[in-house]
Amino acid sequence: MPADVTLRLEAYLPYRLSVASNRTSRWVARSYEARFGLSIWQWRVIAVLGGADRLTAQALTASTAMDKVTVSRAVRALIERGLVERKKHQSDGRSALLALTPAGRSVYDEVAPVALRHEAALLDGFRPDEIRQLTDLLLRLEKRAEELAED
Amino acid sequence: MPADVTLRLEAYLPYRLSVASNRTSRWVARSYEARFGLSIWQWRVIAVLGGADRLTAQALTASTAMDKVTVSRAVRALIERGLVERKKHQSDGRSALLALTPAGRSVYDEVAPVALRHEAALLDGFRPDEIRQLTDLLLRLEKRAEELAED
DNA sequence: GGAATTTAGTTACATTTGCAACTAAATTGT
DNA sequence: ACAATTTAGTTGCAAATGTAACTAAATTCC
Repeated sequence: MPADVTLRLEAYLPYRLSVASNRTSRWVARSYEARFGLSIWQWRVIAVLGGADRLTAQALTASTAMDKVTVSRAVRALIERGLVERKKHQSDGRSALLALTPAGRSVYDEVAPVALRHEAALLDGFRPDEIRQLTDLLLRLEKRAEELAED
Repeated sequence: MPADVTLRLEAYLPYRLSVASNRTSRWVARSYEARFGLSIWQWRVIAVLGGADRLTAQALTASTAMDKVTVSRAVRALIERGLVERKKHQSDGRSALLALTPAGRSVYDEVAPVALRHEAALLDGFRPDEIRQLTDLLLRLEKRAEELAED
């Protein structure tokens, strides 16, 4: 077997991705948990709701890449904490519109800058073009994995 | 708040990483599970043992980036399936040396090419320099996250 | 208009995970 | 040499997760 087609875990892309993702999320997650008592999923919901007035859970699953059960649980917890409110959807009785409460909004206003500082800290030492490149490559990879999964 | 320091989840790096990693591992994991009955962790252990004669569990945790509990469980399952064997370590009574059995070796010989084909399929459409760049950026990011986590 | 199907969201259950506590052996320090 | 600490690995238990089954509303299609 030629050397360059040998399997070496440390150079195996899905492995590298997984390690990179786990390390960064673990670090970031600890901080949200410690400072705000938010899980990663709760935080994602807040992040998306913070940038949009009112959304259905369906729209949330689409823009957070979480599945509907995960969204449902995160939303329930946030409602219990008074950070999110649910309003009946007038034209579709199955779904409801979700929005941040004033309390939720103020958590968002606090969390968002922290999140951005985290990102900046992670990317300290990366050039802007490298960051663009990384994001671009990741998006292409996601798209590719999505396509492949459809078989 | 200026537009370019606004939090947008879809451009948030830890999020992108998480989505990219989850999609690729999910795809890859399904295949290992379906074709070989191996979890991702079992597969990692096999991959590393396939490239090294005999290792301690400790060495496995280091080179798989899994924690020791995860390694312990994966190894146990592999031993139960007869793919890995444990030999007493002569000089250190706490640990044992792990190695693939002949059956384990033949699973490795089957799985490794499949893994490489998966990777190639994912990276179809990427130029070699892009792949190098991606790996490099991921490694730097991992290192950075590791440093940051140490506080 | 009404049965059949699809879609939104929740609940229930089994599996996985992650952390802490534990056992046992090795190492360190005196 | 022997108590105290560290290291290797396992086990137990609580919490997180994923899958499938479910309820209820909307849509499709005769």
